[in-house]
Amino acid sequence: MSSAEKTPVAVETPVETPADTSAETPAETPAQETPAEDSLENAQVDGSGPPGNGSVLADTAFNVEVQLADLQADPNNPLFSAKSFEELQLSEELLKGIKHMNFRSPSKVQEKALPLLLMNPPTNMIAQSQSGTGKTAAFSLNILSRIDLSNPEPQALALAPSRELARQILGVITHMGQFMEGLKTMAAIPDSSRRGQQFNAHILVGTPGTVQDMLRRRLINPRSIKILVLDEADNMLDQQGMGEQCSRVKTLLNKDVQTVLFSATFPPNVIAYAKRFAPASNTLTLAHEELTIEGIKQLYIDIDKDNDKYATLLKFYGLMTQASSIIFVRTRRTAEELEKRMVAEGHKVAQLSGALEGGERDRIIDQFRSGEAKVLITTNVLARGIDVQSVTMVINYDVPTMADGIEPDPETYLHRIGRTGRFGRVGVALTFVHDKRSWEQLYKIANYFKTQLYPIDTNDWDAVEDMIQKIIKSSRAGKTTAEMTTDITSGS
DNA sequence: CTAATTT
Repeated sequence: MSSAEKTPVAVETPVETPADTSAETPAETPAQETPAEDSLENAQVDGSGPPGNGSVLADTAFNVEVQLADLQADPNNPLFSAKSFEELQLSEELLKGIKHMNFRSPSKVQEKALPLLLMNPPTNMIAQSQSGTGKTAAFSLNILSRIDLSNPEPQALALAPSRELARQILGVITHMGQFMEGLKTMAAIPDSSRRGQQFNAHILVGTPGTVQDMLRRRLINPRSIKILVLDEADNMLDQQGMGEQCSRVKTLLNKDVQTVLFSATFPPNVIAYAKRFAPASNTLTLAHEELTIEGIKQLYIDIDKDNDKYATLLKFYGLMTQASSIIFVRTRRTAEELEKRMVAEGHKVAQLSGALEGGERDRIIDQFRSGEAKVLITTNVLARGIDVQSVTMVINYDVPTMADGIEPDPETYLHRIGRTGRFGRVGVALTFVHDKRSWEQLYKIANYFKTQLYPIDTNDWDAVEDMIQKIIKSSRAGKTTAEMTTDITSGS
C-alpha cells in the first residue's frame, strides 16, 4: 500500500526524508525489544508476518520467478497476485486473526504464493523465498483456510526439521487461528507425558520421526489429512534419515494430499527430488544471487590462531548483550564447552543442542524468546527457521561445513545469518576465520552467493564497536534496510 | 562422534 513497500535496496541512497516512522520512537527506549506479552508458549511467538508496533517495514526487493503447473495459464495474471488479505476470500475469523497479528498487507512471497495455494482444486507448491519474509504465515493461512471445524479428524500436517521450529510454527498457526471457534492444534514432537494417546486435533505440526511413528501406531489418523507441508523442505528431503521419514509419512497419507514445500534454499541436488515429492507444482524460485538479505551486514574477523577464538569472542560479549545474539558452533561438545567456560567467567549465556532433553530445550528456547537469556550458544539445530525478532547479531564461531567438516556449506551459512534481519530489519552476521582453511571455506561461501563480506579491522576496535553498535541500535528502533544503508556502508 | 531426525 504505502510507498515503502517498493523501496529498492539500492546501495548508497541518501537518508530518507519522508515516512521516517522511526522518528516517533525515542531513540533511548527500545520500543519493540522483547515485548513482555503473556508468556505462554504460543503467545510469545513473533510470527513471521509483518511486525506490529505501527512500524512499516519494507519488503526486501527480489525477483521471484513464478512457474505455474498449468502451462497455459499466465503467471502475470493479476488473479495470481494478492495485494491485500481481504481479496483472498478468507473467513472473517481468519481475517480477524491476521489483523490481530498486526499483518497489514501480504509480503512478497505471500502475495505470490497465497492465490496459488488457495486455488481449487488444491495444487502442489514448491516455494522459495528469503529468510524472514513470511513463509510460515503463507502456508499457515492455506492450512487454516482449508480446515473443516465440524470434522474433528486431523486435516493438515506440517513437518519441520527441529523440535523448536515445529513448536514455533504451531504457535503461529494457533495464534492466527485463535478466532476459529473449536480449532484444535497439536505438536507431534517427542513427549513422554502423552505416550500412547491419540492425536485429536485439526492441525498437527511435528518432526518427521515422531509423526512417522505416530502414523504407524495409528495414533494419527491420516484419513482426513488433505495438506502436507514441509518447512525447510530442502533440508528435510536431503538429509538421510529425515528424507526417508518424510517420504514414509507421505506414503501413509492420501494420494491427493496437497503437498507444499517451502524453504529459502533449494540447492540443485535436491530440486529433482523435490519435484518428484510434490509433482505438478506451482513454483516460486529465486536466483541464488538474490538470496542474501541486504539488511544483514556480513562481517568476518581473521584470528591468528585457533586458541585466540575464545578471547576474540569475549571481546564481543558487550555487543552481544545489547539485544539478543546467537553463537553458532559446529559440535554439541563445543557448545557445551563454550557455555561452561563463559559461565565460569561470570558471563550470562545459555546453550541449546540436540544433546539436551526435550523439556530442557523448550525451557531454554522460551527463555531466549522472552529475552531472559540474551546470548545463546547453539549448533545447527537452530540454524533454520527460528524467528526471534530481537536477534541483532549472529556469530559463526565455526564456519558452517558439510558432514566432512571441510567442504563449506553455503546453505547453512545463509540460514544461520538469516536468524537476524527478520522482516526487513537490520542485523550483523560475524564469521570467525582462524587459518587458511577456514578462510577458504568462507571465501567459497561468499563467492557462491556473490556477496561481499567485510573484514573487521582488529587494530581499530573502537571503530568496529561503533559500527556494530549503530546497526544494533537501528535494529532495535525497527529501522529498515533502506533507511540504514548509508549508516552501515560508512562503517566499512 | 557433525547435527539433526521416532521408540
